[in-house]
Amino acid sequence: MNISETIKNTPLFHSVDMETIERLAKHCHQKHFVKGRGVFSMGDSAEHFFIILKGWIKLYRVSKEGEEVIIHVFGPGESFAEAAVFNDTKSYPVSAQAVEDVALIEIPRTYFIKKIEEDTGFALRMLGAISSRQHYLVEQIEQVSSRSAPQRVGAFLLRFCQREEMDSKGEWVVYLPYDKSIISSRLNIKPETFSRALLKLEPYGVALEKGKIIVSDIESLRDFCDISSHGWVS
Amino acid sequence: MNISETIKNTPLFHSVDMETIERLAKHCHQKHFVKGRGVFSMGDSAEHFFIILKGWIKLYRVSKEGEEVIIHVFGPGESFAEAAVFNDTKSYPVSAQAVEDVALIEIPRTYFIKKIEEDTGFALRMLGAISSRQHYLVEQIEQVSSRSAPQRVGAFLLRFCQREEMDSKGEWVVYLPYDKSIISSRLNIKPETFSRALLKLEPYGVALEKGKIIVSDIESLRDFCDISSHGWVS
DNA sequence: AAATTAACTTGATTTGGATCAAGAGACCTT
DNA sequence: AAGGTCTCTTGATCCAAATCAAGTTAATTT
Repeated sequence: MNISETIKNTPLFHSVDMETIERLAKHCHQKHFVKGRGVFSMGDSAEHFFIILKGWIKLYRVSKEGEEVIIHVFGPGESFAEAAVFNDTKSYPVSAQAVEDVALIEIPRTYFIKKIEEDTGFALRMLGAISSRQHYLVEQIEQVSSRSAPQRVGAFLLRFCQREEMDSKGEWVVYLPYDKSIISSRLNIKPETFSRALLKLEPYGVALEKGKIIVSDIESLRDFCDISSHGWVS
Repeated sequence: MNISETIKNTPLFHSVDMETIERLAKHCHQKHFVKGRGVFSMGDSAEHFFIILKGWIKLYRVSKEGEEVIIHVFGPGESFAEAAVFNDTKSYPVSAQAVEDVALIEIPRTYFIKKIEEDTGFALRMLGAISSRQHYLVEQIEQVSSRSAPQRVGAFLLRFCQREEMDSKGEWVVYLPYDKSIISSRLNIKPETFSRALLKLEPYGVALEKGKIIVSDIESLRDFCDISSHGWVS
């Protein structure tokens, strides 16, 4: 998939017309980071925000005690650090690091802001998209407290699973970071619980392979997780 | 406090200059709703969003089974339904009702959108504010899973407590709705747990009176709840 | 390729909050 | 003001996930 397509598929830009996106894409760069490399550090001037093409990124900060606290984990198709672009400080409040080899689209703040200033339609679309994103976030709040650990894991798999072309079995696959504790931290559960949750999902067609998870019966899983997208306000 | 002051104190408008706010305030109306009255219903055209001066509002929808599901609860100083204003559908996705006698500021969509279209600085400020709000939301996600029930209750009290002028004791007070289950639903805990949590907060200077809660040692409580405002990205 | 290290899995135990249940208090009606 | 209803409180029990702990597997190093 090309850069423009990927940008368009991001929730943030979904309602933006293709012509505008293609002009934006000309100002973006695709970048690769090997596993473990830092993308930005806390305090850095926030010159870009990002969309993940492939791989996983963790946002973290270092506590007073010197230990790393993972703030969030982002995967393929997700954007991050948009908010930093609008900050008064114009600097990143956390650090970002590649958890696996990563491909990113880097969107420059300057062009983005200029576009907002010039094109009020674009500005309104961004406001709409960011507002909608809040719905999604608050939905997550709901899920954390109202769904069981296996349901949360299932919902996560559904969010990131993609059609596997190779084996034509109609199977879906989720590529996970090597370190599963990264994922369990995104789901706010312990690694042990993550492990056990996967076992409980086996009856719904979830199978664990070395670097990936196979979801064979997506409907069954969706049913188990009781995915229902509530509408939302504020 | 007058309308302009209140608007300015809302996170959404905090970085907006007073002159702009005063012009905005001219287009706003203050409204009162008695306990139990509906503010808007799901599907209504979203002509306004709101800031709460006094009282509590619940957002809810009615499930297929016909029972009311509380989506969120908002209190004094909070704004709600801003997102509906940017929706493509331009209609409220949930219903809103006054839980106690309520005073609201009603901000009209039309003027708000016009302002965004005319004033790119204003648009950027709104984007910044809404992004920041996301930080707050995601912080809440964190709190739901990483803090104990008493800590969550404490954090809630700190969020809404205000200096009591009368008794000059330097005490702080939180006025709660009569129905405490409204509050426990905001905190994602059961009424029983809410009740027990308040008991556990007694050693930190929290006392329950009829329609209100007295917080006598705000520092101690803050310490117990381990309030630390993480910065945030995305 | 063996050694070493790190992470995952599986089992046992603990715990915080939910649930179930009964009693006490507050508000509203008459 | 007395009765009735609704909610809050307090107690007992239950359950899901956390924690503690040991054993297994997988990756990396030498």
